[in-house]
Formats: sequence, C-alpha cells, structure tokens
Amino acid sequence: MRTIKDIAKLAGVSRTTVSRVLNNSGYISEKSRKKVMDVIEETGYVPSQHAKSLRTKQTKIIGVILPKISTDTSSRTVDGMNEVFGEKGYQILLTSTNLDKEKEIEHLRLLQNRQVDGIILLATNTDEDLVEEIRKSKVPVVVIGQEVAGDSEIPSVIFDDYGASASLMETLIDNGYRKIGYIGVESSDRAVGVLRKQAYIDAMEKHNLEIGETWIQTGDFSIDSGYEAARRIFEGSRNVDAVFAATDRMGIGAFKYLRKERLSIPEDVAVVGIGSSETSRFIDPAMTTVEYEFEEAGRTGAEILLDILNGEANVPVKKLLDFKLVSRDSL
Amino acid sequence: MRTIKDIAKLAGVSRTTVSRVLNNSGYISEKSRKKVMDVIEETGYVPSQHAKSLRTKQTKIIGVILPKISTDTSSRTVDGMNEVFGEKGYQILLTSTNLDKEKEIEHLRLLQNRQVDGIILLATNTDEDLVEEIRKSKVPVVVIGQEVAGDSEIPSVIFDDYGASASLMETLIDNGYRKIGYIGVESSDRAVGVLRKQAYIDAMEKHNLEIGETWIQTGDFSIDSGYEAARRIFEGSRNVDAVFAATDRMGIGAFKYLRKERLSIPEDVAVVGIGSSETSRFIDPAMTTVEYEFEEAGRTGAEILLDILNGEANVPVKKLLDFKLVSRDSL
DNA sequence: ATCAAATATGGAATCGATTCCCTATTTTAG
DNA sequence: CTAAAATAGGGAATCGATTCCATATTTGAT
Repeated sequence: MRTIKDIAKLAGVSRTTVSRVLNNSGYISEKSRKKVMDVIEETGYVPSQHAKSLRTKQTKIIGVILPKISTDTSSRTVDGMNEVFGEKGYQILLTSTNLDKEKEIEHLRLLQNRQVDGIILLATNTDEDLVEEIRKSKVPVVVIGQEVAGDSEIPSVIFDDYGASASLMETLIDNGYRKIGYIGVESSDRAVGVLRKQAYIDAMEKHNLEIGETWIQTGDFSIDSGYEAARRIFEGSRNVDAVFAATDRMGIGAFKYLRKERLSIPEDVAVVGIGSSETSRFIDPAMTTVEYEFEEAGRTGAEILLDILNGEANVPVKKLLDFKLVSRDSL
Repeated sequence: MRTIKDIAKLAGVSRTTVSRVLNNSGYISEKSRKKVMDVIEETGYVPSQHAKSLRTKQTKIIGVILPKISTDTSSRTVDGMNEVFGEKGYQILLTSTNLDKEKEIEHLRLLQNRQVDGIILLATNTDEDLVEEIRKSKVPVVVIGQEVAGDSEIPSVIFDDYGASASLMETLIDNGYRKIGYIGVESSDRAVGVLRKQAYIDAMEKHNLEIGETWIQTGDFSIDSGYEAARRIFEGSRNVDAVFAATDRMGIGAFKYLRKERLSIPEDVAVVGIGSSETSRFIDPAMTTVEYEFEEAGRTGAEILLDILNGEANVPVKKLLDFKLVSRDSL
C-alpha cells in the first residue's frame, strides 16, 4: 500500500504539497499540481480513509438504522438514499434492529462510536427516550417515516397519511359507494393507526354518511387479521358495499374473506388498500391502492442530511411526501 | 470526545496499560485491570475506530455489493449476513450496482480503498473480468448466488437449483401429471437458465415422458413473459396438464393466462414455481413452489468470510444450500 | 540465598493523513 | 525602486490508538 510519503518522494515535493493537491486547498503552482497528479495517476494511489478521518473527524459514512432490511419499505427507502449518497461519495453503514424497538437507541450509540457523519433512522416508534437520545446526539439525525413528537426540531420525512387516506375515500365516494367499512391498526402507531382512520371518519362525516356499528375494525397488519376484520364487518352488517383497508396486506385478507363468501369484487363489494405492494398488483382483481414513493423518501432524507452536514442555512425540519393514487380494478 | 490518554490519566496508568485492558493482551494485574475498567465504565469511553484501524489495518467492516437492495433475494440475504456479522462486532457497508453489471468491478475496487476487511458479492454475472478482479483482490471475497467459473478457488455459496427443480418434478409426476410444460429463462443465467431446465429435461426422460414441441418456452423473469410463455405452450398443445415455471413470477403469469382461458387450477392444469414469493402465497389457489432460504445463504456467506478472516484452516470453497419444497394448492 | 523465568508497566515510535506556522519567491502598488 | 501583499512550498505537530523494547518487580526452582 502506498502512502502520501511515497507520492511526495516520487513527485519530488513535500507531503504537504501532495495533500494540497488532494484537497484543492491553499496555494499551489500549476507545475507542482501536474507533477503530483501524474504520479497519482501512474501509481493508482488512493489516500487512506482512516488516517484522513483520524485528522479531519469526517468519515464520509452515513449510518442507517432499519427495523428490518427485508421489507418493501426499508429496502426501497435504502435504495433511494443510496442513490443520493453514492453520488456524493458517501457510503452507507447498515444496522438493523430486527424489529426490536429497544435496540434503536443502542444502535444510535453504536453508530456514533463509529464516528459516522450522520444517521438516518427509519423509526418504528417515537418514544420519549428515543427522542431524548436523538437530541443528545452530536451527530445529525434524520428520521424517516414517523413524525417525531410534536414540537421537536428533529428533521424528518413523513408520508401524507391523512391526505392519501382522504383521497382514497373521495374516490370511493365519487364512485357511488356509501356504506364503507374500515380496517385499521391500533392507535399506538401514529402514522398508520391514527391519521388514516381520522381521514376515513372525516370523509364519512363530510358526506353525511353514517358509520355502522361494526364497520370499524382493527387488525395487526397481517393478512389474516384483515380476513378476520372483514368477517367481523360483514357478520355485523351484510350490506356494506366497500372496504377501506389501512394497508394492502389487510386488504388482501379482506379479499380472501369476500372470495370465500362468494361476494364478487368489485360488483358486490369494493376493496381498497394503501401501499401498492406487488401482491396487490397481481391479485385478481387488481387492487386500487395508494403508492408511497419510498425511494423518494430515501432520497429526500439523504438530501436533508447532506444539507445539514454542509451547514446549509434553511434546511426544512419536516418534509411531507407526496403519494400517488393507483386506480385498478377493485372498485 | 475522550481519548485513551484521558482514561490513562484518570486510572493512573499509562496508555499502554489501558490498551492492554481494551484488547486483552499482554500481562496485566487484576488491580490495574479493575481500575481501568472502572474508569471506562464511568466515562462511557469508546475507542476511536479510526485510530485503531490506522494501526491495525483492521476495520471490522464488511463491504457488501448488491445488484439492487430492494429485492426479496438481496434484502433477505443481507438480513442473514447482518445477523452473523452483528454478533461478531462487524458492520456492513452497503453498495448497490443498481443492476449495472459493469459496476460490480468498480465497487469491488471502491470497497478495497475503504479498506474493508472482507467483501461479499451477490453476483449477477460471472464474467472473466470479474473473476480476474476478485482473484487480484487483497481483501477476501465471498460470492453468493452464482457459481463462479469452474476451477476457480473463489469461495461461494450457491443454491441447489438442480436439486430443487428435480424435486419439484418428482412431486408433479408423483401426483399423476404427465404432460408437463416448462417456462424458463435464457441460458446466459447459469443458475436459473441452465440447471433448472436440465433437471426438468432429465426428469421427463427418466420417466419416459415425451416433451411436446411447444412445451419448453423462455421468458425474462417478468410476470408478463410468463403469461406469454404459457400462451405459446397452450396454443401449441391444448392437453398439457401442468406448467413448471422456473420462477414464481413467471408462474404467476401462467396463472393469469390460465384464468383468462377459464382453465381451473389445479383441476385442469397444475402450476408450480420456484422462489416462494409473497404473491405466490396469497394468489388463489396458493402456488406450490420451492423456498430458498436466502437468510441462510447470507448467514453461511458471512460465516465463511469470518473463517477466512480468522485464518481458519479448512474453509469450504463451495457450499451448496438446501431448499424446501412448499406444497400448496396449485397441484 | 541466588538467579532465571514469569509477570507487570511504561516510554516512545508508529500508522498515514492534515494543518499550523514559517520562510522564500513573485507580483503589485505607490 | 521599494515595501507590502500574494503566491508557493516545506517542517513538524497532531489526530488516537497499538506495539516494540526496556525496565522493574515477583515468583519459583535449585
């Protein structure tokens, strides 16, 4: 492995000069620059990141904390981040909490010890403890996916859950559906549990539609729970004409139930979900849903973090992301 | 940020002693060890990785090169690796080629400059160039997913494509299916294109079953190509009673075609695939397929790499991975 | 009791870069 | 033509660890 010293000797200058060429800093004559450049070219020399980091306290590495790598959400978000970071010469150091919420804090610390330049956290919770830890961090942190508690100044990228949900409801109502059931998740999940449901309720109210007693059910994200929720809705009232599931997977559960009951989609009952999963696309009939652009979330998060690192002045603290209505055949 | 010097001062010993405690090396008295430990505990001191790496030439970072992060294969494999590496204090530096084969070599170089301890490559091709680059690498490289050209000594973890395919064929034949069509991919892909098809042909021969003229079709992994391939099979001969698709997604394409043709699955025609994708599970009827344990592949690859790094003697050069037949309702 | 081996600790060099501070040369202004 | 400013480049300290070597103290065998 060659070092800056070797290059200096070969080019007939001092290490200082080589360093200046490398970093484009200070005064330097064209002649020296060329000599150094030539030698670097010839030797294929690459400076040691460690030595550099030791002095500059910069690593060009971004730590990323995920709940689990192998999910659509995570992997697509990382794809997006990678795009932006790759361009700027940053690389991604991955850590996964494996769905263990406790570990989010632990990993936050671990990455700081690695002296990463910044951290992106795909949060699953927004506990006080976590927020506290983020606030204490000397390394900038950007949160993607969950709105961090109220007044905090932690930069975050979030999806427009309320808007997406509202838009889906408008579509259903526009298409003549009136008796709409809802399958949600529990309210500890702010994004999915609270906002999406609120939009459903608000839309029903706005259009003076009554909500039947059994029409609002709760699942746990799984397909099976969607099936059960659908069962509860229909066993309570046979004449519901549409099911709005807060996630695609629960929507797929509803599909299964309706199929079993020999109710045809969308003639008898419409079903819509949120997420635009692959399965939602290839199920029959294809499900109408909302697509979140996770790649875009990743890109945006990465850009915000870079802006912070570059000391940019007006970095947006919260960024609300767009969604896309995907109209298919289930309504 | 505290340094080893601070700790030494606080504990009333030299930096050398602190370092010895940190690394469990050399002689040290219980008393000194305790003093140092206490101070470390109190201060929450963590050694700088950069300084350490600069001296030891070890980074405790593994570079991982993927074709694309957001695929089932990649993300599950990374999940598996992460499990093993995490335990041993290694972290993962991710890079993605975004399906650009050329970039595999470029990233291989990039990671070496980062001075990672080892590299895991989820290869999409096994060109001469690539093999050459791997061979030149001073950093150990483990390849997952593709068998690297013949005689090479490059450690790799591969799936038993022939075995999986053969086992699926046996199941079909055991269940009385005789006129089996095949949807594959082109032979530039060794694992999927060549081995799986060979197993199909061998099984048919072994059981003295004839292969109709239009029964072997080629797709490009996409669902649509599966649809088209199925169309070509059935337009050629109406009485095929089973379709063996080399991948789930092409199998799903076949599902679509059969549904359109009002042929019921499995009464009229059986369909099987390989991959155990989520969609294969929730399509109706659920598809019989083969599950590859990508997590296991990741774990195994990680273990092999660690063995190499630890100078273990007999590291297996090739490791063939198991598969699991997932019997469902499509046959 | 004596001497070698084992144990314990510290000083200082080292890894490969950056950067502060200094000196020398060239350019520019008055 | 001279003094100040701009340009160019080098010496050496520095970042925070590890590790070689030297020295001091204990232990154990004879």
